[in-house]
Amino acid sequence: MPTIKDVALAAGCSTATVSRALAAPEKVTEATRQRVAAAIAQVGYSPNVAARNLRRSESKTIVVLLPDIANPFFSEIIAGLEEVAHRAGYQVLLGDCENDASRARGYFDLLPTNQADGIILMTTEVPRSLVQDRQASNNFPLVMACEYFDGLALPTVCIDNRLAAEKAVEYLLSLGHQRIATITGPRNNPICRDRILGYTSELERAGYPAPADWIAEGDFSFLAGYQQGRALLDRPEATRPTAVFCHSDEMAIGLLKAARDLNVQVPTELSVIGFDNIGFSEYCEPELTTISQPRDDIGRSAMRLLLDILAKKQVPLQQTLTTQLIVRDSTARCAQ
Amino acid sequence: MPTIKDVALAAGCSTATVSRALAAPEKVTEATRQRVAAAIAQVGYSPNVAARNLRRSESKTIVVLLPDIANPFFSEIIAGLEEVAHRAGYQVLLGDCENDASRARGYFDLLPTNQADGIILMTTEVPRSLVQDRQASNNFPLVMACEYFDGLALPTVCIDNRLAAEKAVEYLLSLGHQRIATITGPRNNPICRDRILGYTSELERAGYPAPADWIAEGDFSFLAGYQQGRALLDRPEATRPTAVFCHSDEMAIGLLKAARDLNVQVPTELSVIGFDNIGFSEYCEPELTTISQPRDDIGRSAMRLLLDILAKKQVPLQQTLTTQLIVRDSTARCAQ
DNA sequence: TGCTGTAATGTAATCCATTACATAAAAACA
DNA sequence: TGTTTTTATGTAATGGATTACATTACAGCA
Repeated sequence: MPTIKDVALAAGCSTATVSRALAAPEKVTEATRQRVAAAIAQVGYSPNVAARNLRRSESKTIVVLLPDIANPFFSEIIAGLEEVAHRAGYQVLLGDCENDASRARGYFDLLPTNQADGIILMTTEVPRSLVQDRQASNNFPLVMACEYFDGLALPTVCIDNRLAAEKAVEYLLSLGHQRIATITGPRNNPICRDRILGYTSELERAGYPAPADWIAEGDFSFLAGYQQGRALLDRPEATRPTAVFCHSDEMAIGLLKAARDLNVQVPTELSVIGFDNIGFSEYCEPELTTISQPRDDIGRSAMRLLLDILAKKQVPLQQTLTTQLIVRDSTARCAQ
Repeated sequence: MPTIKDVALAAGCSTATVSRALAAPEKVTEATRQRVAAAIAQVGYSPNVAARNLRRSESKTIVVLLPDIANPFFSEIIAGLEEVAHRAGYQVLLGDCENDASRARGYFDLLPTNQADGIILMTTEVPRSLVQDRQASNNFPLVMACEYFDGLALPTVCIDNRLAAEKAVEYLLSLGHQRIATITGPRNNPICRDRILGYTSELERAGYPAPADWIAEGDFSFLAGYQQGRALLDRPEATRPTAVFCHSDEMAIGLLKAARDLNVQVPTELSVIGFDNIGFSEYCEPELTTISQPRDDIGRSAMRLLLDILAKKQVPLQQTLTTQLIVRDSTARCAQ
């Protein structure tokens, strides 16, 4: 591989000039710039990134931490993240922490060692201590996306989860449902708490508060939806919920299966509403009514925010994107 | 950040000794090693990776190129890849090429510039020229997984696609089906050609060759399965296939939807068999019979193979893993 | 004790791009 | 034309770890 020295030789100038021609063209004569450009093409030079990183103490790498790469919900967010990052000359290092604290710590440790320039955090399943002290210094290069920590003021891109849950429940109420249950994500997760809050407040406002055991805790997976679905539906029809609001499409789809197993007709006997609008939600039976999040927008915004922080720009601390209710065939007017 | 100099100072030795204590402990007295270890802990040292990479001309990074991150089929493979890579001290850089040649080229260019040490290639949607000349030199750090190029002898980890297709068709034949169609992936894709070959040869062997238009080309997506499904099913029952073998679960699920739309009962009127055994296949209606690939095994094997190549070990050129037919509810004995 | 061979450690060059500082060249001005 | 500014370029130090080569310490043996 040719180095900057070879280019300098070919262009008849010093390495400093070559470097400047690349990094700060305005500091160099038009003529030299062209000579350098020609020399670069001639010798086939491309800069050694390790050397540059060493000298500049940066890595042009952004770590993206998520709980589970396999979850299709994140795919589109990642696409958005990468698009913005690549355009700005950054690479994206995907980190799956699998709820493993030591793993998360490992990724955070890339920051002080200049192996990564910033972090986008899409899970709260990391030790709070890792981010705890960062909120004060508002140029710590960390952005939260989709999720957030209670009481920590970190730059965040997410939706209004409470409002989204209210929308979902409001829609079910408008269809005449009064017995509305929910299958949630982990209850210690702030966004799930927000959704639960939206769910309960909307039901109370309407005068149909839900019994405590109609708030069933899941973990966003198919299986959780299925299991909690069976528990919710396996009782006499009169005491059964007529509608269920799920915190993920996967769980909603698990619930659909539970309903089939128990011979509960969707949507005639049971309305189901999911969350996320994953690709699959259009292909299940019946097609799933769901709350759509602007996934690629979340990704793009989060990365832009982080790059702005790295560029020492002044940034807004919170960015709230809007959700959309997508009505398909898993919801219908309440029969009773 | 403390550097190796600080450690040397604290341990009362030279930087060379510190470096050796870390990289080649056997070259150093037990006593010094302990002194160095203590010094490292004391000053809180961790090596500067950029400096190391620069000196060693390596990056401890493996690029994984795939056609589409969003495809759940790859998630588990990635998990396997990462597990092995991390254990060996390597990072994984995921590259989505989205059928974009220039993007793929960009990732390949990371190799000569020492930004990446090796590539795992899981798509043939890259310019053949990028790998063309590599086959001769059997220490070019590239491993193919799942896919391969016709006529290029590159280290490869994959399944026997022809055999898998034969298994699927054989199973359908054993259920009494004689009119068996297929929805394929891109026909210029070697693994799809293998599957088509398995499909046609097995049908011919049995004496029920399929008409040309029963080999419907798709692209692995839900939508393709749906559209080709409608085309296949939208004809009088007597001239319709009674079974369809799909090259992906997503397409099979798209097909299930087409069948519902056209009022074709699965499995009584139509048997459907998918490929890949994605998580979703257990939650659709009916649950999908499918061919399962050992996904995490593929990932792990591919990464091990690549690391062996990097370690200049002698490696086998081909590694073939076995598939499994998973019978669920989308297939049944032929009614006629 | 003195010599030889091996093991342990140190010195300094190296990887390559960047940039502070120095110098030379050109432009601006009197 | 001579002096001052400005602009362009060069020189050399720098970032931090690794490692070839040089040196020292020590064990083994006669």
